[in-house]
Amino acid sequence: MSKRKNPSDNNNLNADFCEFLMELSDYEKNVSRNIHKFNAYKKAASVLASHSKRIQSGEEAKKLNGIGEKISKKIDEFLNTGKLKKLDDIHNDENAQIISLLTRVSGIGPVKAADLLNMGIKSIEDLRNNKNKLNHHQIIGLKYFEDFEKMIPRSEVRELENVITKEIKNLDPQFTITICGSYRRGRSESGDIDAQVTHPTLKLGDNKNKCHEKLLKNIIMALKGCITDVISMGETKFMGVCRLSNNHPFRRLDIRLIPKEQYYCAVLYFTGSDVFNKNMRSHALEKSFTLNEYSLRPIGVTGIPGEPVQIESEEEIFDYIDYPYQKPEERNM
DNA sequence: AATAGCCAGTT
DNA sequence: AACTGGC
Repeated sequence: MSKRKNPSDNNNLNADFCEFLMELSDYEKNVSRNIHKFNAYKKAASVLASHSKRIQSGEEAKKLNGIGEKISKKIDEFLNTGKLKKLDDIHNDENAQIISLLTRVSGIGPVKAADLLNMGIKSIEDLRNNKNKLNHHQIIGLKYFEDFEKMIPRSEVRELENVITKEIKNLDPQFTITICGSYRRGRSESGDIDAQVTHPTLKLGDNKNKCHEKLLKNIIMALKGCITDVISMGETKFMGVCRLSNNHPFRRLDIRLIPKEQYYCAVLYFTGSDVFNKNMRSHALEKSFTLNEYSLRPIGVTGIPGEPVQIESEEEIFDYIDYPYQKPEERNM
């Protein structure tokens, strides 16, 4: 997933509240480094975004799950004054603004940003003059700072999908490739490209003989026409940069090699959305199953998960837990 | 009390 | 090997 904020829902009646809550959420993550406040603001924004009525008061908002006393008061302040003192203070805090800027570079998180600020680095230009203070990932993030903030039109993801699929199939037609993320959910634009790849011979136990250590490397080699940089490269996961043509921006590309028996759980998981996954996982629990990116396992009376259920398609996962099948386009929540 | 595991880099 | 930072 990318660093970019989720695009705001176009029929969100509470979009103005969501906007300030998301801004507070970013501040808590990047500047205060309080992950729990970050999650709390995000949850509040998300419940307001999916609320079908315009909220008229803090009191009304408080009835929603995830909105308590503090956020309720902020909604009242915003309704009464059109702004938030806390947010104004943040906007006037030069250091907070610098940290927020630096964390927009891929590879720079809250800790590194504070560290850089301590060393007197206050702008993207300062970063460009101090590349020696950055690791490989951060240098790539800086190099493509502007491009990585651009959304990718669906048509471009589709073209990249065609190129990637063609080159990998050319290596071996038995490969299966699925571009997941928001693209698979039918969105008109995406933040990055998230490809899952499997092969009939790619079995779980094979990790030992390391036969697929080379497999991912071969795939990356086959894609050298569009891959321009490697951020990281392990046995199962590639993170890097690709470009469709000289006329296109550079795009973030992740490729995962998944064993066959985990493929559909992985495709389901990486298609999201986050909220959909959470809902589906909790439904699975009600049906005494535990679901993650690797497997679906029944939970016995002892409470201990059993052996993974054998899965041959995404639909089967829904069937097993008696959850109505939802097409990827219906999972945008 | 609050999603989780992979990868890179450091100690 | 354990830990940190980022995704």
